[in-house]
Amino acid sequence: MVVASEKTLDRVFYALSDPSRRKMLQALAADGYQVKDLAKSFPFSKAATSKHLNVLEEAGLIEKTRKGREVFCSINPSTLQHVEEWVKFYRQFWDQQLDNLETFLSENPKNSRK
Amino acid sequence: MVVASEKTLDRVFYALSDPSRRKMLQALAADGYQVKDLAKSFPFSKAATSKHLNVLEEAGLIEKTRKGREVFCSINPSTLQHVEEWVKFYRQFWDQQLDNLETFLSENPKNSRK
DNA sequence: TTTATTGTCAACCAATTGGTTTACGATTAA
DNA sequence: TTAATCGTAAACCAATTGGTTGACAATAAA
Repeated sequence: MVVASEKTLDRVFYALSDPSRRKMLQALAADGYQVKDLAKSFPFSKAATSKHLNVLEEAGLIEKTRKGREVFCSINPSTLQHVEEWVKFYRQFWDQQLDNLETFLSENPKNSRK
Repeated sequence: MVVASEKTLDRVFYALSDPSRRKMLQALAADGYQVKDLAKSFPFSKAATSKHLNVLEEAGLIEKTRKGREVFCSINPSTLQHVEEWVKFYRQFWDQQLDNLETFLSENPKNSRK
């Protein structure tokens, strides 16, 4: 498993915790990929849009390329893959812990408490 | 796919964006499962620990059970499964988009731009 | 050349976050 | 009964967040 650093996890989870930023990611996958296009689609200013895109960029979720005065954004799916692996690992781990507990309890039905 | 609501995604991603809270989840899977045990393991006060656990609880990542004056915490893996599915869905979707783009470009090598 | 567009930066503001300390109710132990 | 423990609530504080507006540099269009 490719391990994402703690700082990366901090940034990625934080970036994903905002519904506007999640929508931006979805929009980027579809068509509009310039800052101006995104700014038109959201109910806040150009500057605010730019800030949100910075958060996504610092989390490694998107990449920006400047062409003249325009900035093109594109998704970077590999970062999301790190997150997927982190979540999957712990979800499975915790499922296993619960299974172990249940097995233990069913094998020790009269287990005295304390 | 079980769709998590936007609010749930907000809360879960936000809860996971803090390294202390992620460590708490890991600790809960292992052994200590009372607020007092967790409070001993972290470099901040009981009250702060309690607040962090509230964030995890509101995100649906843990559940609390009161027994007398003690509060027992346990992991709720199903919430993490919603997140796993969300991440997996978009990661695959974006991968696909990129594949389509590459295919298009390789099939239109002399594609004039604008 | 002049004008319009694109994006970012800086300064600002209100709301939220993450921590503290203190006090407290409820429960358990002496 | 009295004293200690467990967890939460309230009040507070500094730092961060998410938005605004206005100015600006760089570029593209007229």
